[in-house]
Amino acid sequence: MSQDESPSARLRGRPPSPEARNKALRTARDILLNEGFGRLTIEAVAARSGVSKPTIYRNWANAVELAMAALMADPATPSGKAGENVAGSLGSQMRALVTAFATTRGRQIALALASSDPESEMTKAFRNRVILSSRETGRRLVGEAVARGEIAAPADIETLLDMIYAPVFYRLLVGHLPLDLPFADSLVTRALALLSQSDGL
Amino acid sequence: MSQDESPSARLRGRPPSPEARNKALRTARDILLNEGFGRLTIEAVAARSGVSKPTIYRNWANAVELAMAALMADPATPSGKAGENVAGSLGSQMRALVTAFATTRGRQIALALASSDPESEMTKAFRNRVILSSRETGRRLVGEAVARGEIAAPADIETLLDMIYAPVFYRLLVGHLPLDLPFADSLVTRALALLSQSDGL
Amino acid sequence: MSQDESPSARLRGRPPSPEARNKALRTARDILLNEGFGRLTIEAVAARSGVSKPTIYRNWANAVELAMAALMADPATPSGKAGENVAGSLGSQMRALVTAFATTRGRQIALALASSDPESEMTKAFRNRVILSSRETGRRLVGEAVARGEIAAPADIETLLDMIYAPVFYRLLVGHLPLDLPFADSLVTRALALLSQSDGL
Amino acid sequence: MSQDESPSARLRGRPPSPEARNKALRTARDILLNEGFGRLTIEAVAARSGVSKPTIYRNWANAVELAMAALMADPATPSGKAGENVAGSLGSQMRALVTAFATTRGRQIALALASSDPESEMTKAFRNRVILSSRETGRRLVGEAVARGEIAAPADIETLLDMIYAPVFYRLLVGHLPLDLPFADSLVTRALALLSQSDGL
DNA sequence: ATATAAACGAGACGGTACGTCCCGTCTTTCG
DNA sequence: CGAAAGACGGGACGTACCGTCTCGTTTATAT
Repeated sequence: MSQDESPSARLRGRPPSPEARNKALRTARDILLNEGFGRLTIEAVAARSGVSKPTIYRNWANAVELAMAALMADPATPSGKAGENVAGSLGSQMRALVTAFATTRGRQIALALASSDPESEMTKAFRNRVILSSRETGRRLVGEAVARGEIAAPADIETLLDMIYAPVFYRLLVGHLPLDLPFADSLVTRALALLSQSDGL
Repeated sequence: MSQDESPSARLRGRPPSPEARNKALRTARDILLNEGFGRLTIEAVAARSGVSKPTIYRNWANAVELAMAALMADPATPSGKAGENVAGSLGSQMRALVTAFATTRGRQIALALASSDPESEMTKAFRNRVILSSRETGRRLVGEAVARGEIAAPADIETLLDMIYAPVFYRLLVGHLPLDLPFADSLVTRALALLSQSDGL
Repeated sequence: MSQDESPSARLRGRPPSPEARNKALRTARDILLNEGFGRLTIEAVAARSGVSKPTIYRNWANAVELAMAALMADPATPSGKAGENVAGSLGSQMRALVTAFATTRGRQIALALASSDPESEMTKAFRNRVILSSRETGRRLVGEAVARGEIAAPADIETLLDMIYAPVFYRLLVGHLPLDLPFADSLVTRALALLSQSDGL
Repeated sequence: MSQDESPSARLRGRPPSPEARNKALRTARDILLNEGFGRLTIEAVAARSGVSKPTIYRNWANAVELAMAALMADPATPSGKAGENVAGSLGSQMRALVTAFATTRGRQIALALASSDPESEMTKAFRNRVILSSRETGRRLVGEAVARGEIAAPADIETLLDMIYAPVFYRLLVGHLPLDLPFADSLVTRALALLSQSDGL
């Protein structure tokens, strides 16, 4: 039933070339970081990478999806190491997160998300892998702390996670105040206050 | 300097017509709400409004600024009435805010902000009037509560305000979870917990 | 030269399939007659016929040659039956010719010729088999009449043949006047006048 | 009523620039004569002329129409001077015509006609001004000879004109025999034979 | 009244990029 | 080992908007 799907999926014809894909992605990434989201055009990627426009369109539906793919391929999202307690692990994650976002790349990520078709599969993958991954890490860290008996299980974990991770995104995009390490620390302090308080509720 | 500047600055020639301005703004608003941010082009606004392209460019530098102007002209941002206590006033503001943002217009606002040149004067005005106005209202509500002796003055008010208002924007833009009234209530509950706790710290 | 060439000529490997050739030709013919010369692309023929592009390219150098091959394979050029006198045989040939050309296919023939590389072997074959075949038939009919003593041998037979057959092609391509049976008759009348006059000259 | 149409046809807006039109036409003509019809692309004309693609498309619907316009603008079609008798005037016209067509430009004209949409206004203008103009001149020359009493009025003038002018076009396009001065002379001889014979009929 | 001048609509301009089509070639697997 | 399948680089297509620039017209203040 299920095991004959993958192995015998013998593809006829010339297989897609990973080389072309990768050249396009690398070029897109370079443009994104050096010139910004508004300059990332299919035309430019084709011209600089040597990959033809039709081939690019065979792989991604438009420039936004290519941008998201390039940002996803970029190994730069902090994954959050397990620490001995919530304060430590959350703190180090948040500091890494703020550092990662307070760059050109951070703003490009936000722009890509904002410009994307919210229903597209690529957008959903991007959201999960890039925007929400640190939020999920946060959920894991809290879960571990609960398991260790360090804190009680919070009642409305989703709202809590939003309150912790949304401000990073907010400062990045709105730009009313700096996205720096003092802010990260202040955020973690407040997050811990919420967590220690959210017992039975 | 000289006396003919401000008072008698009687301009020669035909004065700018507020009619043209308003027609363009109304058309922009309609396109924004019915077809989305991506379809708001100067060309389309000129064609539908009967206002010529040069006239539009005389008033706004580009399509994004026109969009922001149209969204600012729209009388839909909740201003937050003064209540008898923080819980009540914050609650009613947040419910109004969530209601206002959970619409097509909300998403267009986010898109406009994300696509804008962050240094432009129009962008700054838009930020202050549309994105940050509820945050400022929140600052006022907290200040009043402190004045009433209801709560202690929080140490890191900026981080607190971000934690309260960023999640609305975050859910709107990221779309991972619904932006609804239960969320508004949950958010207010947690905000109050933070406020009641943020004494001297 | 060596004995293994012609007689045993056992070709190694899979032999070229006449099926593929014929499917491509039939599909090309259909496109030519139903959608016109401009829509006859290798891509389209490959897609509809099930014959792959490389196979088509193995048989014909480009779309124009495929078109000419398809038009040549079409059994529709009138061959001109021998009559008892020039008037009769020429008349019936010209009526058949006009009828054959006054169709979609006639126009496609002219387009194919005009678009072709005039030096290509395929073009030369096409010219001889499709465009000039009736002219050659005309030459034979005149020769037979001379042999019968019906008319004298004309001095400048080539110019004469052009004057008789060129107008059909001319009306087809230029389209200034209809290509119909009255025209065929008028043409034959004038041709006979020329022939009866072209004695010693 | 009628006299206020043309003069007061006050055009609003920026007037089309004849400069742009002419630059495009000149460039198209150059490509046509030096590189052939197949290399005349809008892209190439835009690149070489400095006129933008949209402007080219505002003036001509596609490359074929641009080609026809360029060929029409070219002052190279022989107009046929009035001679003292039909033999002379027809002879000099035909010699000029053959000379004019036996060039690169001649073949480009034929190609342009063959590739064009036969219903387009541009195609009709092209036909009348370029392909049929010598035929119309021939009609005039014959008419003048009749008026002078030199020959009788032929019965089927349309067929006659086709027989005289079609062979030039035919040899040009089919290429089976050379398009040279001996051919021109031979053609005129036969034409005169037809004309002198076509009395009452 | 009559200049004078600014803002207006209309619309063409040079540009950039779009997304698509088709070309002719190349690479892989199947019969 | 030829045929089918199908991805590839390349080039041109025709379109959409951009932001700028004449034009001729309209509407106001300043003479």
